[in-house]
Amino acid sequence: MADKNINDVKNPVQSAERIFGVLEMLAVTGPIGLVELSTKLVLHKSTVHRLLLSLICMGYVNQDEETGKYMLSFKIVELSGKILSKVDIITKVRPFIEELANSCRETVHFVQRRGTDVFYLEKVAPLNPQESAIRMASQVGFSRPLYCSAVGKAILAEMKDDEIKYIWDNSVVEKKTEKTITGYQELQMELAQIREKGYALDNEENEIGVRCIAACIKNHNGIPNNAFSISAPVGRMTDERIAILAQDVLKTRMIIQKALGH
Amino acid sequence: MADKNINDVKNPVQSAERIFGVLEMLAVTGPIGLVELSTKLVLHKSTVHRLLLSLICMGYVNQDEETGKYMLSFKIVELSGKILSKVDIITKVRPFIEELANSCRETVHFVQRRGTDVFYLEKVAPLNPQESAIRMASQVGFSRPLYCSAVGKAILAEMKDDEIKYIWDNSVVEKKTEKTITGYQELQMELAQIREKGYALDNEENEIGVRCIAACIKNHNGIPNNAFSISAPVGRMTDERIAILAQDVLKTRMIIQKALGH
DNA sequence: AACCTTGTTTCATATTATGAAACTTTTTTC
DNA sequence: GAAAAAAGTTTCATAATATGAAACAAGGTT
Repeated sequence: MADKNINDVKNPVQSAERIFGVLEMLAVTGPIGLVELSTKLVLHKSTVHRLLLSLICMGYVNQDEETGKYMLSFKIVELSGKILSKVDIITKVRPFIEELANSCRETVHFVQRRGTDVFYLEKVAPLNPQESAIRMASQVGFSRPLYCSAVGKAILAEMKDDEIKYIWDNSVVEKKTEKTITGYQELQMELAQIREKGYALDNEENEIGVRCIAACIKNHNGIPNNAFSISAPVGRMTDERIAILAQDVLKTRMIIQKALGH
Repeated sequence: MADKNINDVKNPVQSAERIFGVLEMLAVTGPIGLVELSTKLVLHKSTVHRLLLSLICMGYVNQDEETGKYMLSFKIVELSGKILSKVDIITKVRPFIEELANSCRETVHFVQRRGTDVFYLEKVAPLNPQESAIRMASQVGFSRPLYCSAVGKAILAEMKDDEIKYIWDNSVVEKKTEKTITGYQELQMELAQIREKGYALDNEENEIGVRCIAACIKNHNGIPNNAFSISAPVGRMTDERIAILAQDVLKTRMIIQKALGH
């Protein structure tokens, strides 16, 4: 993932560094007491207390009346909603994503590249009681490495060789399942295949039991910044069905590119 | 809405106040230049510049390479995802919400009370191409006053009289449509009806063309903190269909309360 | 009842943020 | 295409702010 202060540039505002540290820690821990929090952050409890008061004052944090523990309010969720509502690629693409989910009756994701990862911007789940397995796996606001997801590989396949190499070198390659690609050569061959077919597959490389089909979407400069995928349990994702769904994916990609006008 | 520094208590950390001011402003404006931003915030451009550098350093802000404008990254969305994934009422209730959306083929929302508002925690939209009208109207992360939504009224109906009065007095009552309730007496009569029937209706009180049916959910202390609703365009929400859907809503409420074990 | 842990407040001090000004770069105007 | 204006960035002395030790308060535990 590798954020934690891009570069090691010193933060020009110390208290900003600290207060966002508190915020991010709270997002990870959930409700927590002052001493435990200050221990985790390696900050004086007096300092953390003051920062918490500030966050409470701004509406980002609440203190549980009964337990005294501090926790995040939904103000961040609210901000997130405002941010997403301004991302116009989502509103432009959503109808087609929904159409695809509707016609194939499977979960469809829409992602955006962010450094070495893909970031999940939108999920459309079909109302199909059988497949609750997939439903929980991925959510808006989460991210995955490019190299081990169908959406990621679809994007990679359209990038220049040196960019691909750079991303590979800066990714933490991890064998998530026995099928995860962990060699650069292997990835290159895979990408060549994707270029040929026009779509990418994730054959249980990320999570056992889940297969995906993805295609990328280029922006007005021809840069592959987005992608979408169909995800389904292996049981419903046979090779025969992949052949069919792949056609839907390719068709949807074409329609979206045309709708975007580039 | 009325946040903006709960009470008028002075923020104990000035730079926190300012840096979150920058963050919130960026969420509203979208990409924006330094001078315009500092003018809006009534802060020296040098100060705003330093705060922006700090936000960039922490990964919350990006600067557009071409235009030089500053904008929020998706880090807030990521935090929001983490927060929501920890709200266990959502995971507990989701299956039943989905089941309801599935059986009635309409959009279902799940909300939580927050002061004088309801806050939208989850939306399940059926894959039904006809009804794109509703789909966009409400989203996770947004909020509405209690008094003018079905979910809000369902919650209010279960509250004590003095609490209802308090909320009414602290709500900004606004005639959103010609059917919006704007009198306290009128609201009280409406709430009495809701108590009798067990469910609440929004008959185009919030938005012309949209009707909703809602029921509230009580927590382990018997406090009505959550609610869910079915929303649909008037065309599909005839009085006859309301009678049918109301039964689904009541049944779902019962199942959820039982599943929550209180 | 004494002791420990957690949470809160105070305050002198040192550190940090501030913003004016200088400077650079980009855009606009004539 | 030169001059002017606007936007963006950097520097630095100074004023203001954040800091954390210490004292205090409130629950909890032995």
